[in-house]
Amino acid sequence: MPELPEVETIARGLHKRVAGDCIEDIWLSGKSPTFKSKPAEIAAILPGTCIRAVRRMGKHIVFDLESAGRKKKPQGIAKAKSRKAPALVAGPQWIVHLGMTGRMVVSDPSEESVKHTHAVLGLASGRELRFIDPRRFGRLSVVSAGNFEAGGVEPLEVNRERFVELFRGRKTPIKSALLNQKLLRGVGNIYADESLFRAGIRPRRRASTLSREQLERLYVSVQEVLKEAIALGGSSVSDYVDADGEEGFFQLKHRVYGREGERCLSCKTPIKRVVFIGRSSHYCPNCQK
DNA sequence: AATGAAACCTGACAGC
DNA sequence: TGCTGTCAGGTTTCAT
Repeated sequence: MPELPEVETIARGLHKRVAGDCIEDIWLSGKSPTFKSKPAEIAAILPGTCIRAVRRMGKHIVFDLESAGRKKKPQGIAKAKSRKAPALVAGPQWIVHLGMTGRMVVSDPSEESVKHTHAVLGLASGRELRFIDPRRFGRLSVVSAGNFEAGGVEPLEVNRERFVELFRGRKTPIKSALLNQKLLRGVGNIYADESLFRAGIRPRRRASTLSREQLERLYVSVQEVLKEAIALGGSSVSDYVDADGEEGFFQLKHRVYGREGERCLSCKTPIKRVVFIGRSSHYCPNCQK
Protein backbone atom coordinates (compact mmCIF):
# COMPACT_ATOMS: atom_id res chain seq x y z
CA MET A 1 0.00 0.00 0.00
CA PRO A 2 2.15 2.78 1.21
CA GLU A 3 5.16 4.59 -0.08
CA LEU A 4 6.88 7.61 1.41
CA PRO A 5 4.00 10.11 1.02
CA GLU A 6 1.42 7.72 2.47
CA VAL A 7 3.66 6.72 5.38
CA GLU A 8 4.49 10.39 6.03
CA THR A 9 0.79 11.26 6.10
CA ILE A 10 -0.01 8.39 8.45
CA ALA A 11 2.92 9.17 10.76
CA ARG A 12 1.92 12.84 11.00
CA GLY A 13 -1.66 11.86 11.73
CA LEU A 14 -0.62 9.40 14.39
CA HIS A 15 1.76 11.89 15.98
CA LYS A 16 -1.04 14.41 16.27
CA ARG A 17 -3.32 11.86 17.88
CA VAL A 18 -1.16 9.74 20.16
CA ALA A 19 2.05 11.62 21.00
CA GLY A 20 2.13 12.01 24.78
CA ASP A 21 -0.22 9.09 25.33
CA CYS A 22 0.98 5.97 27.15
CA ILE A 23 0.69 2.30 26.30
CA GLU A 24 -1.02 0.36 29.10
CA ASP A 25 -1.63 -3.02 27.59
CA ILE A 26 -1.24 -4.94 24.38
CA TRP A 27 -2.83 -7.75 22.40
CA LEU A 28 -1.04 -9.45 19.50
CA SER A 29 -2.44 -11.98 17.05
CA GLY A 30 0.86 -13.84 16.94
CA LYS A 31 0.29 -14.66 13.29
CA SER A 32 3.49 -15.02 11.32
CA PRO A 33 5.18 -13.46 9.55
CA THR A 34 3.80 -10.21 10.96
CA PHE A 35 6.31 -10.10 13.79
CA LYS A 36 9.92 -9.35 13.06
CA SER A 37 10.63 -9.25 16.80
CA LYS A 38 9.15 -12.11 18.80
CA PRO A 39 5.60 -11.25 19.92
CA ALA A 40 6.63 -12.00 23.51
CA GLU A 41 9.42 -9.43 23.29
CA ILE A 42 7.09 -6.78 21.89
CA ALA A 43 4.53 -7.57 24.58
CA ALA A 44 7.23 -7.28 27.26
CA ILE A 45 8.61 -3.94 26.12
CA LEU A 46 5.72 -1.74 24.94
CA PRO A 47 3.34 -1.68 27.93
CA GLY A 48 4.44 0.90 30.47
CA THR A 49 6.02 3.19 27.91
CA CYS A 50 4.83 6.57 26.68
CA ILE A 51 4.87 7.71 23.07
CA ARG A 52 7.16 10.68 22.74
CA ALA A 53 6.90 11.04 18.97
CA VAL A 54 5.73 9.27 15.85
CA ARG A 55 7.74 9.86 12.71
CA ARG A 56 8.67 8.35 9.38
CA MET A 57 11.97 6.88 8.23
CA GLY A 58 11.81 5.64 4.65
CA LYS A 59 8.66 3.53 4.55
CA HIS A 60 8.82 2.75 8.26
CA ILE A 61 6.78 4.33 11.03
CA VAL A 62 8.93 4.91 14.10
CA PHE A 63 7.41 5.32 17.57
CA ASP A 64 9.92 6.94 19.94
CA LEU A 65 9.11 5.64 23.39
CA GLU A 66 10.15 6.43 26.93
CA SER A 67 9.46 4.71 30.18
CA ALA A 68 6.30 5.97 31.85
CA GLY A 69 6.77 8.15 34.91
CA ARG A 70 10.42 8.85 34.19
CA LYS A 71 11.38 12.35 33.19
CA LYS A 72 13.71 12.98 30.30
CA LYS A 73 17.31 13.06 31.47
CA PRO A 74 18.83 16.50 31.87
CA GLN A 75 20.66 17.52 28.74
CA GLY A 76 23.66 19.25 30.30
CA ILE A 77 26.03 16.63 28.96
CA ALA A 78 25.05 17.41 25.40
CA LYS A 79 26.13 21.02 25.77
CA ALA A 80 29.78 20.31 25.18
CA LYS A 81 29.03 18.46 21.98
CA SER A 82 28.58 20.12 18.63
CA ARG A 83 25.29 21.66 17.69
CA LYS A 84 24.83 18.96 15.10
CA ALA A 85 24.60 16.21 17.71
CA PRO A 86 21.34 14.30 17.31
CA ALA A 87 18.71 14.53 20.02
CA LEU A 88 19.14 11.94 22.73
CA VAL A 89 16.73 9.05 22.37
CA ALA A 90 15.48 7.98 25.72
CA GLY A 91 13.83 4.61 25.26
CA PRO A 92 13.09 1.79 22.87
CA GLN A 93 11.57 2.32 19.48
CA TRP A 94 8.59 0.52 18.04
CA ILE A 95 9.03 0.05 14.29
CA VAL A 96 6.06 -0.55 12.01
CA HIS A 97 6.32 -1.39 8.33
CA LEU A 98 2.95 -1.43 6.59
CA GLY A 99 3.90 -3.75 3.74
CA MET A 100 1.26 -3.61 1.02
CA THR A 101 -1.98 -3.54 2.99
CA GLY A 102 -1.04 -2.46 6.51
CA ARG A 103 -3.13 0.20 8.26
CA MET A 104 -2.93 1.88 11.64
CA VAL A 105 -6.02 3.34 13.22
CA VAL A 106 -6.91 4.99 16.50
CA SER A 107 -10.23 3.57 17.68
CA ASP A 108 -12.64 3.62 20.56
CA PRO A 109 -12.55 0.23 22.34
CA SER A 110 -16.27 -0.13 21.70
CA GLU A 111 -15.65 -0.31 17.95
CA GLU A 112 -15.53 -3.89 16.82
CA SER A 113 -12.11 -4.87 15.57
CA VAL A 114 -12.04 -5.78 11.92
CA LYS A 115 -10.74 -8.98 10.38
CA HIS A 116 -6.94 -9.18 10.07
CA THR A 117 -6.26 -7.06 13.14
CA HIS A 118 -2.84 -8.16 14.39
CA ALA A 119 -2.08 -5.73 17.19
CA VAL A 120 -4.16 -3.68 19.62
CA LEU A 121 -2.51 -1.30 22.06
CA GLY A 122 -4.60 -0.03 24.94
CA LEU A 123 -3.75 3.63 25.63
CA ALA A 124 -3.96 5.55 28.88
CA SER A 125 -6.39 7.98 27.24
CA GLY A 126 -8.85 5.13 26.87
CA ARG A 127 -8.42 4.75 23.13
CA GLU A 128 -6.86 1.90 21.19
CA LEU A 129 -4.16 1.92 18.55
CA ARG A 130 -4.76 -0.93 16.11
CA PHE A 131 -2.64 -2.47 13.39
CA ILE A 132 -4.59 -4.17 10.59
CA ASP A 133 -2.96 -6.04 7.73
CA PRO A 134 -4.86 -8.49 5.47
CA ARG A 135 -1.90 -9.67 3.40
CA ARG A 136 0.53 -9.78 6.30
CA PHE A 137 3.44 -8.26 4.42
CA GLY A 138 3.75 -5.70 7.19
CA ARG A 139 6.28 -6.15 10.01
CA LEU A 140 6.32 -5.12 13.66
CA SER A 141 9.48 -4.93 15.70
CA VAL A 142 11.07 -3.28 18.70
CA VAL A 143 14.64 -2.02 18.83
CA SER A 144 16.62 -0.32 21.53
CA ALA A 145 17.21 3.39 21.23
CA GLY A 146 18.96 4.49 18.08
CA ASN A 147 19.56 0.98 16.79
CA PHE A 148 17.15 1.17 13.90
CA GLU A 149 18.71 1.22 10.44
CA ALA A 150 16.19 2.36 7.85
CA GLY A 151 18.40 1.92 4.77
CA GLY A 152 19.66 4.56 2.37
CA VAL A 153 19.23 8.32 2.31
CA GLU A 154 15.98 10.26 2.66
CA PRO A 155 14.89 11.51 -0.77
CA LEU A 156 13.69 14.82 0.65
CA GLU A 157 16.86 15.45 2.63
CA VAL A 158 19.60 14.35 0.27
CA ASN A 159 21.33 17.07 -1.73
CA ARG A 160 21.65 17.03 -5.48
CA GLU A 161 25.26 15.97 -5.54
CA ARG A 162 24.75 12.97 -3.26
CA PHE A 163 21.71 11.94 -5.26
CA VAL A 164 23.61 11.97 -8.52
CA GLU A 165 26.45 9.99 -6.95
CA LEU A 166 24.02 7.34 -5.72
CA PHE A 167 23.09 6.35 -9.25
CA ARG A 168 25.98 7.39 -11.45
CA GLY A 169 27.71 4.49 -13.14
CA ARG A 170 25.35 1.75 -11.99
CA LYS A 171 24.53 -0.83 -14.59
CA THR A 172 21.14 -1.64 -13.11
CA PRO A 173 17.95 -0.22 -14.67
CA ILE A 174 17.25 3.19 -13.16
CA LYS A 175 13.88 2.09 -11.83
CA SER A 176 15.46 -0.83 -9.95
CA ALA A 177 17.88 1.62 -8.40
CA LEU A 178 15.08 4.00 -7.40
CA LEU A 179 13.24 1.12 -5.71
CA ASN A 180 16.37 -0.06 -3.90
CA GLN A 181 15.78 1.06 -0.32
CA LYS A 182 19.48 0.70 0.48
CA LEU A 183 20.23 3.59 -1.86
CA LEU A 184 17.19 5.82 -1.47
CA ARG A 185 14.56 5.01 1.12
CA GLY A 186 10.86 5.58 0.58
CA VAL A 187 10.30 5.53 -3.17
CA GLY A 188 8.03 2.69 -4.37
CA ASN A 189 6.36 1.64 -7.58
CA ILE A 190 3.97 4.56 -8.05
CA TYR A 191 6.42 7.34 -7.32
CA ALA A 192 9.22 5.70 -9.28
CA ASP A 193 7.00 5.63 -12.38
CA GLU A 194 5.73 9.17 -11.83
CA SER A 195 9.23 10.56 -11.23
CA LEU A 196 10.66 8.85 -14.30
CA PHE A 197 7.87 10.24 -16.45
CA ARG A 198 8.53 13.78 -15.28
CA ALA A 199 12.23 13.31 -15.91
CA GLY A 200 11.62 11.87 -19.40
CA ILE A 201 13.47 8.64 -18.64
CA ARG A 202 12.29 5.09 -19.42
CA PRO A 203 12.20 2.73 -16.43
CA ARG A 204 14.57 0.20 -18.00
CA ARG A 205 17.29 2.68 -18.92
CA ARG A 206 20.54 1.65 -17.28
CA ALA A 207 21.58 4.25 -14.74
CA SER A 208 25.09 4.30 -16.22
CA THR A 209 23.71 5.56 -19.56
CA LEU A 210 22.16 8.66 -17.98
CA SER A 211 23.91 11.99 -18.26
CA ARG A 212 24.55 14.13 -15.20
CA GLU A 213 21.89 16.49 -16.51
CA GLN A 214 19.33 13.68 -16.66
CA LEU A 215 20.15 12.54 -13.14
CA GLU A 216 19.77 16.10 -11.91
CA ARG A 217 16.43 16.30 -13.61
CA LEU A 218 15.43 13.05 -11.95
CA TYR A 219 16.47 14.47 -8.58
CA VAL A 220 14.14 17.42 -9.08
CA SER A 221 11.34 15.15 -10.32
CA VAL A 222 11.54 12.80 -7.35
CA GLN A 223 11.38 15.67 -4.89
CA GLU A 224 8.52 17.41 -6.68
CA VAL A 225 6.45 14.25 -6.95
CA LEU A 226 6.95 13.32 -3.31
CA LYS A 227 6.23 16.83 -2.04
CA GLU A 228 3.10 17.19 -4.14
CA ALA A 229 1.90 13.77 -3.03
CA ILE A 230 2.45 14.57 0.65
CA ALA A 231 0.56 17.83 0.20
CA LEU A 232 -2.41 15.84 -1.15
CA GLY A 233 -2.27 13.19 1.56
CA GLY A 234 -0.83 10.42 -0.63
CA SER A 235 -2.36 8.20 -3.29
CA SER A 236 -5.45 6.11 -2.57
CA VAL A 237 -5.35 3.48 -5.29
CA SER A 238 -7.48 0.82 -3.65
CA ASP A 239 -7.79 0.93 0.10
CA TYR A 240 -5.25 3.34 1.54
CA VAL A 241 -6.53 5.68 4.23
CA ASP A 242 -4.58 7.81 6.68
CA ALA A 243 -4.69 7.73 10.47
CA ASP A 244 -7.97 9.65 10.42
CA GLY A 245 -9.54 7.28 7.89
CA GLU A 246 -9.26 9.89 5.13
CA GLU A 247 -8.30 9.04 1.58
CA GLY A 248 -5.48 10.78 -0.25
CA PHE A 249 -5.92 12.62 -3.52
CA PHE A 250 -2.64 12.28 -5.37
CA GLN A 251 -4.03 9.39 -7.47
CA LEU A 252 -5.93 12.09 -9.37
CA LYS A 253 -2.59 13.60 -10.37
CA HIS A 254 -0.96 10.42 -11.64
CA ARG A 255 0.35 10.95 -15.15
CA VAL A 256 1.35 7.36 -15.97
CA TYR A 257 0.71 5.02 -13.03
CA GLY A 258 -2.52 3.08 -13.58
CA ARG A 259 -3.14 4.83 -16.93
CA GLU A 260 -2.28 2.01 -19.35
CA GLY A 261 -3.85 2.66 -22.76
CA GLU A 262 -4.94 6.18 -21.82
CA ARG A 263 -3.36 9.11 -23.60
CA CYS A 264 -0.23 10.80 -22.39
CA LEU A 265 -1.17 14.17 -20.92
CA SER A 266 1.56 15.96 -22.81
CA CYS A 267 1.70 14.19 -26.21
CA LYS A 268 -1.44 11.99 -26.41
CA THR A 269 0.52 8.79 -27.10
CA PRO A 270 -1.10 5.80 -25.32
CA ILE A 271 0.63 4.99 -22.03
CA LYS A 272 2.36 1.61 -22.00
CA ARG A 273 2.57 -0.90 -19.19
CA VAL A 274 5.35 -3.46 -19.09
CA VAL A 275 6.23 -5.96 -16.38
CA PHE A 276 9.78 -6.14 -15.20
CA ILE A 277 11.41 -7.05 -11.91
CA GLY A 278 8.00 -8.55 -11.22
CA ARG A 279 6.15 -5.26 -11.19
CA SER A 280 4.18 -3.06 -13.51
CA SER A 281 5.98 -0.12 -15.03
CA HIS A 282 4.01 2.60 -16.76
CA TYR A 283 5.56 5.06 -19.18
CA CYS A 284 4.98 7.17 -22.25
CA PRO A 285 6.93 5.62 -25.16
CA ASN A 286 7.18 9.02 -26.82
CA CYS A 287 8.09 11.33 -23.93
CA GLN A 288 10.42 8.95 -22.14
CA LYS A 289 13.70 7.88 -23.72
C1' DA B 1 28.22 -8.64 -8.44
C1' DA B 2 23.93 -8.57 -10.34
C1' DT B 3 19.68 -9.73 -12.67
C1' DG B 4 15.35 -11.87 -12.07
C1' DA B 5 11.95 -15.06 -10.61
C1' DA B 6 9.61 -16.97 -6.70
C1' DA B 7 7.91 -16.75 -2.28
C1' DC B 8 5.46 -14.67 1.41
C1' DC B 9 -0.33 -13.59 2.00
C1' DT B 10 -5.31 -12.20 1.12
C1' DG B 11 -8.87 -10.00 -1.43
C1' DA B 12 -10.99 -7.76 -5.39
C1' DC B 13 -12.40 -8.07 -9.85
C1' DA B 14 -13.01 -9.75 -14.74
C1' DG B 15 -14.44 -13.34 -17.62
C1' DC B 16 -16.64 -17.54 -18.45
C1' DT C 1 -23.37 -18.93 -8.20
C1' DG C 2 -18.96 -20.27 -8.59
C1' DC C 3 -14.73 -21.32 -10.67
C1' DT C 4 -10.19 -19.59 -12.70
C1' DG C 5 -6.91 -16.31 -13.60
C1' DT C 6 -4.84 -11.77 -12.84
C1' DC C 7 -3.57 -8.05 -10.26
C1' DA C 8 -2.15 -5.23 -6.09
C1' DG C 9 1.26 0.49 -2.99
C1' DG C 10 6.74 -4.36 -0.53
C1' DT C 11 10.73 -7.04 0.70
C1' DT C 12 13.54 -11.14 1.13
C1' DT C 13 15.51 -15.26 -0.56
C1' DC C 14 17.06 -18.38 -3.83
C1' DA C 15 18.73 -19.66 -8.47
C1' DT C 16 21.12 -18.46 -12.68
